[in-house]
Amino acid sequence: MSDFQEIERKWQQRWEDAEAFTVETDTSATKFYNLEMFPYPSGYGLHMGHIRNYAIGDAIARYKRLQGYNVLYPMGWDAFGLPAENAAIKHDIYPAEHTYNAIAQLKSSMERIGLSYDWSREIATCDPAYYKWNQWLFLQLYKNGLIYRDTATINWCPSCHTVLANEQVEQGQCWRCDSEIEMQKLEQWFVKTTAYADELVDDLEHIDWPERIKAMQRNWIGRSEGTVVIFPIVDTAAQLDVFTTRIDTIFGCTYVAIAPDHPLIETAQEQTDKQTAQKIRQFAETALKEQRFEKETTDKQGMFTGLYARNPATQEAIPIYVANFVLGTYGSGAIMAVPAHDERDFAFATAYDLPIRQVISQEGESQEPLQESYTGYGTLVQSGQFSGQESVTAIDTITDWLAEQNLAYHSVQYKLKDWLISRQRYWGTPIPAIYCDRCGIVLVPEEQLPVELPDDVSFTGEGNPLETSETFIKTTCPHCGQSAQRETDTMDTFFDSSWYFLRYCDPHNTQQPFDTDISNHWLPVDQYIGGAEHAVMHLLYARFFTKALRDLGYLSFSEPFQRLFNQGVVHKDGVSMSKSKGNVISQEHIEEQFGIDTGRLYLVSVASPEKDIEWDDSDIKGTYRSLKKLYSLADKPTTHQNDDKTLSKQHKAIADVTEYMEQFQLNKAVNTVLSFVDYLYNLETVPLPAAEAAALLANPFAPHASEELWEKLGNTPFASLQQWPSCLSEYIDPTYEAEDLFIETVYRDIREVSKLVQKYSHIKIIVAAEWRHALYRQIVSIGRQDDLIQQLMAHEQFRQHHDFTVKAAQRYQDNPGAIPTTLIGQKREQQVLEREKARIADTFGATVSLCKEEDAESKKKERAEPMKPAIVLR
RNA sequence: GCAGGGGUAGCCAAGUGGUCAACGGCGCAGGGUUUAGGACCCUGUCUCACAGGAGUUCGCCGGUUCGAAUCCGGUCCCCUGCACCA
Repeated sequence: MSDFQEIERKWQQRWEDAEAFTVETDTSATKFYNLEMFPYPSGYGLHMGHIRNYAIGDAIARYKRLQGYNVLYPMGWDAFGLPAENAAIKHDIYPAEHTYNAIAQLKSSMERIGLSYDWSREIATCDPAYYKWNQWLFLQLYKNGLIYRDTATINWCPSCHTVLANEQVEQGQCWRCDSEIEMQKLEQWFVKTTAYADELVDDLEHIDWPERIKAMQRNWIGRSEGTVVIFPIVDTAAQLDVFTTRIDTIFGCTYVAIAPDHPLIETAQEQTDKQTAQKIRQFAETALKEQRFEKETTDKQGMFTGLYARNPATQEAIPIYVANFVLGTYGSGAIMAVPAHDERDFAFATAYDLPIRQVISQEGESQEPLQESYTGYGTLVQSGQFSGQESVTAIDTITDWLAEQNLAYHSVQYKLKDWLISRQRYWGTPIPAIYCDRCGIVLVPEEQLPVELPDDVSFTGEGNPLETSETFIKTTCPHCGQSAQRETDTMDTFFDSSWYFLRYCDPHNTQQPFDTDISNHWLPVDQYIGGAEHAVMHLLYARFFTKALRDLGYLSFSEPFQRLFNQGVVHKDGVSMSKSKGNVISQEHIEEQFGIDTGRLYLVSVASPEKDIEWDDSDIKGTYRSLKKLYSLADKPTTHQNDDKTLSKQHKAIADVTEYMEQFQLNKAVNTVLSFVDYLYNLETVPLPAAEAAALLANPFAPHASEELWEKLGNTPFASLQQWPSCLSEYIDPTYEAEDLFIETVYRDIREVSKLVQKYSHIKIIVAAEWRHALYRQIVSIGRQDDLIQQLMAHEQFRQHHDFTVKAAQRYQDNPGAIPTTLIGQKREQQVLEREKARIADTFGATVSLCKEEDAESKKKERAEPMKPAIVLR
């Protein structure tokens, strides 16, 4: 055990004993809800990928806590799921036992990282006290029509022995085990996510999420606006509805195509001779299979149905084809084909010798015959009374024209399908339903909840284990009291995770899943952290739940996660770190070698948190050195007097770290802290206030070292519960009597300086030479130019040492509201200098003399020596 | 195809109009210290120059600007997600 490891254990124990991070709901405090996606307790130890994730979340929580926010930072377990059940089958251990063992292990690992969770709010979804409320919510959603039972063609995973939601099928394969999905027709439970399709798309505008995730959700929901056109079928009373986004091309529609499972195929078979009907049926069946089992038809094929439709715009009779690439699951399962203006239709028309009629032209006149399709917009040609119109506007005018004849209407289509939540497995929340021979499907009354998972089941690997439990299945109908059977399907575990963030706010409530007022106080989550793999699963379902619960009156907000962050993955040897790939660096290894703080620092500092990183054994040694310096600050001689340079370094570090934290640039924040530590480490004697500031600045990233240093410097624990160090104006004691305050920090903090000048007029403020031009720039930009500039210009040194650009000044003058972007250049050509000199003089009415710095002092030397005060304001 | 994100020195990686020859880390080189090995500390690390300094760089080509890694247009390449979506 390394020394560091010993120190770390000590502080972890002290935090726990003191319940340092327990938080109370306090509606008068400013809240911050910081949340990491709760993990599935797998039973494996943590590796660097996990630790990076937690280190990032903890850094944010600690930072906000130090800033005085009332921080809710809970942790719990997404404890239901297949692996536990598979372990039961394989190793003859009950899923509950397996899961609770894994939770104990994971929790202890987390504690050894020093994460500042409020463990009093811990939850596990496999706890009946939790899943009772899954069932309760199920009932509420059911009552309000948001859960229903339906027969549908669904995705079946033969390896997991269960159905899956669309979101859990990736390229035709199971998201967990990569088995090929089979299609089956079954009666199942669905959640009506489509009821909120519009809002789920629109509200993406209002949340601070990575563009990538938003794009994925938009794409998944797949909203598409267009027109449904009605094609009457020739010689029958039937009609064919077709959805299109390009109604402007309707005059060029020379055939229509329907999906292989379209109901019109039956009509077609009735209308024709036996042989043809047989052929059509065969074609449709083959095509349908192809659609279900293959990703994409390689070969676009079709067959004439014998039916004709009347193009409502041209009144022509056009053939109806059945085609293998038309999907029954989207739109109305039929397309209007415009070969001249759609690539696929063009190829199809060419292959089947169908007419190609140009109706849009870029030149404004017809160019037939076309060599290829043109899919853009342009001017309509050969389009009756609409010829000459721009196709973009024709989308509306043609829709209106057809709508007047009841042949079209505006329509919105979605790719999103309702969420199938039935699972034919044991280790999940039992769906609270009962099948009664007399009453049909009856839901379990609220007062009988929870429906608990039984123990008397056998895990054979065949079928749903719940079906083996006599005690579970046999029940009585709540309606008629006759014997009845329980539903043996359980809920998709994503149901559990769709509202867990609400439970944390009020985790021990036995009367309801959560208290409305308390949830409204804490939510939405201010910072949510997790992997991008949940983009269209958990993140979509949780948004749906929030909106649904809002409309049921339980919540008064619409989005659960205001800000979302996706951390990058940790790679080793080019692939992501994972147990199954055998390339993990374990938590234990890092703890023993360097202490966990080193690991945390390294993982947070090595790159921007959203980027993937490549683990490098030798990289971490650099971080280890830095951490040692931090620890060793406690052993250096200290002084109570802070010197000007250190003070200025300190303020700059505080300002920078704060800014970086706000921008979620944790890597830069860490690097700033470490270089400040490095600076202090190189001093003979360390000013106490500076060392204390360093201890606090390091707290979010290396909390153990922070506490240790803080205590050794003579303070009372805990550093973790102190006030974040403030910079400049707040920091300075109004009675501060030092002669000069040396300010380097003004670069980023000129606003602070102005405040300071106003507040403490007795303090002389000195600006370092290197920063003067930046100061000048910022002064101009905040509109305090008049007095400050005058003072600056009055100062001999200021005038002498700098060359000015004047564009900025001029722009500022032309447009006083604008922020000038410009100022000084050191290597200016002489004539430019002269021009600028004149401008400056003009603009500010000051005399400017420009000198090149001919003196021999090298740049290096200048940097090595403490900077000389250059300007005195007041 | 649609959508999102990238291309910076040997490697990783900061850097969104002037404090940029470009933070930091790794690697490499020299020195110190210690040493069984290692670990640690300092210095250097685009090119030329003893140095002051000079030259040439941020995928490629153009443009805007007094000034571009940074802004604009074009182009090449890479990654990620969705993909028969009418």
